[in-house]
Order: sequence, then C-alpha cells, then structure tokens
Amino acid sequence: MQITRLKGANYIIPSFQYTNGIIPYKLYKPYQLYQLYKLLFFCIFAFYSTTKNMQLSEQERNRRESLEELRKMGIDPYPAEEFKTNVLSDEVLATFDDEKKNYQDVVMAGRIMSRRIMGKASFAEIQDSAGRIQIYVTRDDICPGENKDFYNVIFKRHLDIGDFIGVKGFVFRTQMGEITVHVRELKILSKSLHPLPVVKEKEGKVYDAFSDPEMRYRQRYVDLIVNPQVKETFRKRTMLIQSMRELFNSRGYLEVETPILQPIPGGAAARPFVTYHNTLNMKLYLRIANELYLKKLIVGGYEGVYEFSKDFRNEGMDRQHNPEFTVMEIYVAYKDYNWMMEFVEEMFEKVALDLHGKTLIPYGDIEIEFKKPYPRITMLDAIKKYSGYDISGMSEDRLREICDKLDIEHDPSMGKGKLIDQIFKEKCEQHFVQPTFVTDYPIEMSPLVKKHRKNPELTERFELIINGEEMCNAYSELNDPIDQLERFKEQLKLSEKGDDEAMFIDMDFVHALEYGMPPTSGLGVGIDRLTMLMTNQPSIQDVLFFPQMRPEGREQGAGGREHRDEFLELGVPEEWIEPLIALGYDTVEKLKEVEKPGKLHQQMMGYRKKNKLEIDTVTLEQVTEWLQ
RNA sequence: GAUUCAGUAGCUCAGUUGGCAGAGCACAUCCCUUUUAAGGAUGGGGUCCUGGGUUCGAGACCCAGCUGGAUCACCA
Repeated sequence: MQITRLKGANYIIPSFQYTNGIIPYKLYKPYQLYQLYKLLFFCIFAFYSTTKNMQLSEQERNRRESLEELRKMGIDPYPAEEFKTNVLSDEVLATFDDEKKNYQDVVMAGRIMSRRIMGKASFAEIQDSAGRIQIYVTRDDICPGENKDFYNVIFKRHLDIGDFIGVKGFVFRTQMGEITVHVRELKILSKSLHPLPVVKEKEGKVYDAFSDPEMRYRQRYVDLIVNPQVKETFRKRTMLIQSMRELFNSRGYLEVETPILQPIPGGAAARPFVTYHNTLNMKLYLRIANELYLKKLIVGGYEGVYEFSKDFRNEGMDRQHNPEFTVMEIYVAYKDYNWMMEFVEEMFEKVALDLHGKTLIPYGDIEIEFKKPYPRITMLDAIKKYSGYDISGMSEDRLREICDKLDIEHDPSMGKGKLIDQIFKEKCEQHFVQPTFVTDYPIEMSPLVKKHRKNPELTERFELIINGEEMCNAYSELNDPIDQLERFKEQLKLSEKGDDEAMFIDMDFVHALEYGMPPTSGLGVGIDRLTMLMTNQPSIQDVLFFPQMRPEGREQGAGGREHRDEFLELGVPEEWIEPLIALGYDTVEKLKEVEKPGKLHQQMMGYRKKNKLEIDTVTLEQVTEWLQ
C-alpha cells in the first residue's frame, strides 16, 4: 500500500478503487471536500426524510405533495429574497378610516390562520407579529391573464393553514363591517408541512383551545402561534426587565456579567449542579448565586453593580421551581437595608405602572396593590403574631419544643436559624398577601448579613413577601472580614451536621473583604416569580419559553437501526426495513418468529398500500425465504 | 421522592354492565362571488401511551412501565 502526496493537495481521503494491491488515494482540496461532505449529508437527509415519510399522517403527506407540485410549477416554496412589508396588522385595524380611504397600497406578510374558499372569491386570515387581519382574494385579481392556475391550483389546492404568504393590495371594509385587505398580488414565502391546531374564537369565547400543558411547553412555538396571550406574557416579561434596567441605569449603576462556571458555588444555600473542566482537571459548579462576585466588584470601587443572571439549583421541580431560573441582584455602596426597602418600593411601583399603567394588579382571585409604601414587620413580631410564641433569645432546644407544640417537622441537622425559618414558613408566610417587608432575620440563617445595629442576635435583612411568596431578599451586607470568616466556619459546622445546603467557604471572598468593602446594601429579586405575579400566570413554566422537561421516552425504533445490517444479510431490501420496523418487527429474531409467511406478506403489502409507498413489492417466495 | 388524576384522529373531547372506534373543527372531492368559531353535500383519516394478564371478546377490568397535571416534601 502506498500513499503519495501531491503538490497543492491539503487533505487525503481514499477513493474506493483497488488495483494491484496499491490503493490509489485521490487528493482533494478543502473546497472539494466540502462538496463531498455536502453530498454525504444530503444522502443521509434524503434517506431520513423518505423513511420519515412513511409514518406521516394523510394531512402531512398532502402538504408534502403540494410542496412538490409548487416546485414543479416553478414556484419556490422557500424563496430567499427579502419581502419588504410596509405596515403591521394592528396599525391597520386601529387606524383605517372609511372616509379617508387610507392604506390603499399596503404590503403585509404573515401566516395563514384560516381560510374560506367560495368559488372565485376567498377569505383568509393572516397573522403577523402584531395580530391577525382578514384578506380577500379573488381569482381575477391575482390572475389577470387567461391562465387562472395561480388561484385555482396554487391558492386553492396547494396553500394550507400555517403557510407564510406576502400580500400587496388595498384595505377596505366588507359588507359585514370587517376591515380587510383586498389582495392584488400574493407571494408564497414559506410552506408549512405540519398542520397547526385550529383555535377559533367568537366574542371572546375560545373554541378547541390548544391547552395540553405538555405540548404547550415542549412545542412552545406552536403555543405562541395559536395562543396570542402567551406572546403577550413573554413581551411583558421583557418589559419588566427593561423597566428595572431603566431604573438602575438612571441611577448610574453598572450592568455587569459574572461567571456562571464557579469553582466554589457561593452566595446561597442550595445544592449545585456539578460539571468538570478537562484542562484544569477540576470540578466546576454552575452558579447558585452571583452575590460574592458582585460584592468583589463593590470592593473594586464601583458605586453600584447589578446583573440579571441565570442561576442553577439542583432541587425539585414544580410550578414554582425550574432548575435554571433568573435572578436580578444589585449591590449599592454606602447604603443600608432601610434605603433598600424604599428602593424596592420605588422599583415595584414603577414596574407595575410600566406594565399595566396602574398599581392594582389582578392575580388569580385576588388583587395586589403595588403602590408604595409597604408595611414592615420584624420576623420575631410576625412569629409572635401568628404562632403566639415569643421566641426571642430562645435556645435551640427550646425552639425544638416549640416546633413540636406547633406540629412543625424538624430534624437534628437543622440549626437554630433553620428552625426559626421553618416556624416562619409554616405559620406566618401565607398571611402576607399584599406586599410586606419582613425584617431582622436571626443571625444563624444569614451568614452574609451585617449584625443588627441594635441586637447582635439579629441581622439587617429583609424579605419582601407577596401572596405568601418570597419576592426579594436584601441586606446590609456584612463587610467585617473577621466576622465573615467566623460565619463561614459556622456554616461548615452545619454542613458537617448533615445540612447539604450550608455554604462553602470562599477564601478569596474573605480576602477581598480584608481589602475593605464600603458599607453596602444588596438585593436579589426572583424575576420568574415576579413575572408570574405581574402577568397573572399560575406556574413558572408559563413564564419560561422552554421550561425544563423530561425527555420524551420514545424509542424511535432504536433497536431497528442497530439491526439494519442483519435485515440486509437476510435479503430484505433496504427500503423495506423501515416498514418492517413500523409493523413491529424491529429485530430479525422477531421477524423469524412469524409462523406463516403469507401473514407477513399481507401485512407488508397492506402497509405499502395504506401509506401509499412507492417502493418495489416483494413476492411471497422472498418472504418465505427470509423466514427459513 | 410520595400520593392522586389523566393519556382515544392534526386539535378539543365523547365512548353506557366488557360486545363493529365516535363527534365537532381540521383535511380531501364536488357545488357556490362577501364569510364572522361553523356556506352546502360527500368522503378519507386511529400503535385507543407502552408491555403483560383476565376473558369467547378489552379503549374500558387487573399488574408493571412511560409522560404530563395537581397536591405534598426539598428549594427561590
């Protein structure tokens, strides 16, 4: 065997000829290689698409046939060039005037969402990014000449609900009073091969809504197409973030980015995701909070820094929790938690006004008033009020007794802080429906917070509770490096006790504090939960485009793919392998279990007919041979 | 992780004591020049989530599994 390298050739791949024991290698330049690979991928795709074709429903086959027909008629169903529109549907619907006769030359584009064909004239609705508008198409307008194929064949037969089209024409009002675009020219912009759910609406009542949560979350694009209110929810989510960003920027605070891959997952109490870096040969964690990094930037001298950050926590999933979620954290130098409470009031009021134009927002069966100021209550007062016990200064053992009396679960791994937290969550939290600041948390559950200026057992921390849920968490940040190290050590003891959410010690953070951090107040806001509240959505999945879901467990004939060669060895034509798998014979063994060749043969022919496959038939003799 | 409910046509859903797999919309064919979820007529379309079991017979009953929802636990 011999390989010669020719001048100018960069890559060597073998050609499949064999002569005299020498394998001649043909030499290709990169561009030629690219062409070859393109061909290879095309073949794989073609094979994939034909095999896929066999499992299509009738409606999907119809659309693929239409696609081919369009191509045969010289129409590109996926044209490349720009289609320049000059107006969106909502503007036309809002400002069309019968007297003024405006919009006499509109160009619009969108997806066909409904169609009613009546002889030479048709009505359809197209949906663009702003909404839906009716269009009116007549045969003689879009086919000015003798040939009426564009209307009779292309528009009536080969266009479907879901296709993107572009139209040029003028706006008028039908006899029924609906503002409509009279189409003079129509262009196909993109053919849709999969039928959409058809949702219909009359006088606010929705028929046949696409409502299965599993399908809505897995195929969010379909959800967005057919459920316009979903689009609006996500638009509000973006507005909410913009509204907050505006406030921060107007104060001169700097938006920053900090690492998601962290060697120490610090700044919160939660179980992290673990990953691995090959070059560094070490574990890295996906961040559970960005607090410590942002405070390092305050040490660095910025007045205020903030970040909208994706955090990752390896905990349970339900309608309030997704493994990845968004938090906004902001740190401002020379401020304390009292200042921060006022800042939060201002921020929430602004967000409510920017999104709704008012501060009283409906949520489920209740209404929430975001007008500032919000009431404040200390945690110990809250517990006294709702449980009847004054727990200030109590020992851990006394707290356990209280928990028993109140019928609250606890275990030995829980320290004083967690016990108090537990009592609060069980007995108090649900009572705070309207925005309420709960302040002055016990020191044991707040390792990053400055001690209270009046009571060393407490800290200068608050949470904003709305509808029984924590929306914000903020402190006067601890900036005493010696105290900070002690608190971390306490956390370490908790972790040895079995609390797997207790914090790690980040020595670099302590080191940063040793250089000196100005007095600082920090705040974290759960953006997903705030969005739920502000858009009146019951679950976090409704405010995340792509919530985490279990992968679908379809095996997709995986066994069959591996056993493809065995089928070939048996003499089964390649094009018949997929149909056999579809019929349930995904291994050669299963095939051989068939007792009567006639039965199998009939099944195969039946499948071919039913699915209108254009592949060669096999004879009963062939089938008999396979089974022997 | 526990409990519970659900999974039937492209979509929304019926399906009686266990007895031929159904409706509306969508789709196809034909008729019709302005319909307001739905103009008229006719027709095609199913792995009843998967795998076992009971039975002469299972979409339905039993067991196991998959996926999702709800509630609880953990967490924000």
